[in-house]
Amino acid sequence: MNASQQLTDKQRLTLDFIERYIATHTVSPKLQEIAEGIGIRSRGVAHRYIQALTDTGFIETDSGKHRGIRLLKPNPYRDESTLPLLGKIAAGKPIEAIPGEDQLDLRDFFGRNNFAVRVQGDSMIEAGIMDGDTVIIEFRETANDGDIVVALIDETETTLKRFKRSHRGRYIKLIPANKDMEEMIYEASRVRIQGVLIGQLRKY
Amino acid sequence: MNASQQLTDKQRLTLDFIERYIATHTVSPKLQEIAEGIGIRSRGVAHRYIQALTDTGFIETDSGKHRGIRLLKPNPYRDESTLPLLGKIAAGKPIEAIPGEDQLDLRDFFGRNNFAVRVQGDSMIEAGIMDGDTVIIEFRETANDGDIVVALIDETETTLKRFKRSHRGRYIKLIPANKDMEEMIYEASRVRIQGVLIGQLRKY
DNA sequence: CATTATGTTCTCAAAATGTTCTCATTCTGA
DNA sequence: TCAGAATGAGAACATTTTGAGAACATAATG
Repeated sequence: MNASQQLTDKQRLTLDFIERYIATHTVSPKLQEIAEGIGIRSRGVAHRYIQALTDTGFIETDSGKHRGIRLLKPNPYRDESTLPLLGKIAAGKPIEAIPGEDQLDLRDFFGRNNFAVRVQGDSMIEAGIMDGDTVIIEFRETANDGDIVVALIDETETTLKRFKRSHRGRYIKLIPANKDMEEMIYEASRVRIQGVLIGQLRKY
Repeated sequence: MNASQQLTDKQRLTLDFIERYIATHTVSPKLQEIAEGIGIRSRGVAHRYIQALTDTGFIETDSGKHRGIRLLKPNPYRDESTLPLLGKIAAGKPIEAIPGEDQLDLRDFFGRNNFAVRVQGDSMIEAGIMDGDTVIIEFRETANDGDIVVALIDETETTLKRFKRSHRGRYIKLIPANKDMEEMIYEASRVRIQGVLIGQLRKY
């Protein structure tokens, strides 16, 4: 009734389903499909949710017409820091989420001690890190063997390499992931760890 | 009772939980969830804390309604959608930002028509997409030659490949980025585009 | 036009959630 | 030590939310 009302759980689920359906099919779903999509059997109940979403101004309908739902405003309940994480995307059917893990949470990338670095060069290409990628680094001064680190050499040059101690820790190896390049070895005192790789992203 | 009263430990815990929950879910938690969140079993006890927080003016509730809690006092606002984007990280010195682009904004990844898919297999490895990576897909039904797409073949099988039209659009090539695998060619009617790759991320 | 599918409205319940209580137990400061 | 505060469990009840399905009206279809 009241346009300022909050949506109930099922009403939000319904809105979410309709948005996804329209995104994948370009037309709106029918009541039967909505019912199945949100896990119930009754068209009447599905219609009740449509009515609620209409009353709250999220959608409007061509009354009586088949597939007559239109979205009116963006869904404010969509969590801006997570994305649906999908397993299979089959036709028509509601999208199949990965069991036990249906939301991807990107806040892992946004911790207070994290920063991003744009990667230059191909030295880590065999680790799947390509020129132009952005890597997420956690500020740290120590690393474990095998970590990929941002290392500062001789207080001047910064590089992204795999980290490994050598000679009981007196030396440090910085190992590229590119068979055309050679690993480098430095006295431990010349190398300073700036941070450790915790994530990577790429934008197309 | 008294609005100037200090909060007890559990009341503070409850308030923290509610703030975090709302930040994560956009809607308020129900009593059962609050109880579990602060480590107790009784909804009644959880409600007692809600009552105390209401009396002290931190929250208000839509009496009776499910998920009817609203925060009243401002909670520290954190912008979690950007990260500092750094060029060089030199010792001691304040970190050197990339000129003209000093914040990485991940909101591109969170559009309402985007979703995430966990990648299985090595078919796109030469494009830097490895087994276990997560790719961000924008819902779309059309693609341009060269796009990497999620394609549904024969309404059953879903795959991530590079898209290319062939024979004036009567056929569609799906091209892996792996020299050990061969490209596949289908009649256009057998292939349905589910979305186009717009980003990729990996967590270490 | 006849038939089927779909949208709409309705009633009857069941399940989930919020609210209020009582009864204990633990903690804290005078 | 003792009284009061804080905490926890859970029963009992009221209200909200959810679900099924019948009945009817209208739209879509051939």
